[in-house]
Amino acid sequence: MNKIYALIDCNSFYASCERVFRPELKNEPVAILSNNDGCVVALTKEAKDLGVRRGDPYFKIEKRVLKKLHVFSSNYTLYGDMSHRVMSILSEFSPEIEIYSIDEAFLDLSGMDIDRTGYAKTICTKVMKDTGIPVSVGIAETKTLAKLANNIAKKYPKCNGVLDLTGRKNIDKYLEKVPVQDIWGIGRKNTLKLNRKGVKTAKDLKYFPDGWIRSNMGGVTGLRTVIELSGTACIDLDSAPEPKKSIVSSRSFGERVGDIDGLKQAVTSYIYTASVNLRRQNSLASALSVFILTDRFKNEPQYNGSLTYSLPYPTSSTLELTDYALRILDRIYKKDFLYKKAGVMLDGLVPGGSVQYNLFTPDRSKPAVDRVMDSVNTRYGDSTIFLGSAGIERKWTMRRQFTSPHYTTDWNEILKIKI
DNA sequence: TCTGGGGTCCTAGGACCC
DNA sequence: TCTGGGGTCCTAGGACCC
Repeated sequence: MNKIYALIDCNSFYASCERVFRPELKNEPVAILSNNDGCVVALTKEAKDLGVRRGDPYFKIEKRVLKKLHVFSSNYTLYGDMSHRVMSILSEFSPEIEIYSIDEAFLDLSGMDIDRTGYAKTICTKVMKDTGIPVSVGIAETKTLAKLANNIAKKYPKCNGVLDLTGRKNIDKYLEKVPVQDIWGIGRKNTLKLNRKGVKTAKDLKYFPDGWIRSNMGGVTGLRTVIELSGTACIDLDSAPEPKKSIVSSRSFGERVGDIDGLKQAVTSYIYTASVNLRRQNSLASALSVFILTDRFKNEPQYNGSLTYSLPYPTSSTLELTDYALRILDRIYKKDFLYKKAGVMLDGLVPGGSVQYNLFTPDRSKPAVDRVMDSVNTRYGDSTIFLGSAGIERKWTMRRQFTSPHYTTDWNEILKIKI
C-alpha cells in the first residue's frame, strides 16, 4: 500500500507564540532574536515585507525598520510549552506521529478513508481554536513532497494553508514553483552547485542525472531527495526516535571573558544542563569534551581550544563530570585571550543500567546527589540548587533585553485579564 | 557595543588485521 | 629489482536540518 504523509508546520512559530498573548500584534511585523539577542531566528510575513531576514544580526537592522518592528528575545520555556500543546492535539489525528522539530510534525494518513483536504482544514481549525497557533498542512506520498506541498501551501494564499498533492498527474506544475533551495535536504552549498548547472527548481532537480547527483551531492543522501521528489518514498516515518547519541550545551557570553574563573563558572553550569538531559533520557556518557572559543568577528588574536577525555567508566554524575570538565579546561585554557563562547559535549552515550562495572569502580547506579538536585530544581525552578563553582555573580550570562513573560509555566507571570 | 544553539547522517581516509 | 588486496573500525569534517 502506498504511504501518505501529512506535514504540519506552525507558521512563524515563535512569533505566533508571542502573538497568542499579545493579540494586538496580529498583522504587525514581529521578530524573535537568538540567545544574547544576537540575530533574528524567527519572523512574521509582515517583518519579511519590511526586508528583515532570518539570520540578520540585530544590531544591523536599520533604525527606520526597528521603529515598526516588534522585537522579542527568545523565550524557549514558552515556546516549548506551546509546542507540547500543539503536538498533543496533532496526535489525535493519526495513530502515527513523528514530532520532527519544535514546530513541525509528520502524520501518517495511509489507509485512512477521508477527504484529506477537509481533514487537513479540520486540523488547522482545531489547533487554532485550542492554542491560537496558525498551522499549514502539506500532504503527499513522500515526506520530501509533503514538505514541498507545505511550502507551497504557505506561499500561495489561495491554498488556505492546505495542499494535498496525492494522486495528481500534473505534479511537475507544482515542482516548478519551488526553487531548489526550498527543498528539504538541499542547503546552501548544494544550491550553489545546482544553480551553476542550471538547476533552479524542484522540477529541474527531479530530471537531473542520478550519476551527477550521487557524486556531487553527498552520495545516497542527495539521491534520496531526488527519488522522493519523483514520488517514491525512501524516508520512513520515525515515530519513536532513539535516545540522543550526543548532548551539547554551549552558549555565547553576554560579554567576553578572559579569566579562567569566569570560564569555570560557565563550564560548570553547562555540565549541569547537559547532565540533566543525560539523566532524563536515562543514559551514561563515556566521553566528555570541553571547548572554548574567541570572538571570530573581532580582529584580534584568535584561539579555539578543545579536548576530549574518554572517561574510565560511563557516568551521569554531575559532580564527576564537572570534575573532569574543569580539569580539561585547565589543560586548554590560555591566558591573554578574550573568550566569547564555551561549551561541553557528552558523547558515547550508553543506556543506564547496561554497564558492567569492575571490582574497583563504585556502584554508580544511584547518584543520590543528582537525584536530589534534579527533583528540587524540577519542583522549585532551575538553579535553586547549583554547584558553587558555577559562581554567584555571573557576568558572562546572556543578554536578553526583550523577554516576554513565561505566561504558561510560571504562576507569577500568568496572563492577567481585566473584565 | 552588538553576529544562536543543538542535533543527525554521510563520506573519506587512516590504522589495523589477516 | 621486486613491495597484495580486501575488510572493518574509527575519526574528522562537511553538509544538512530546525
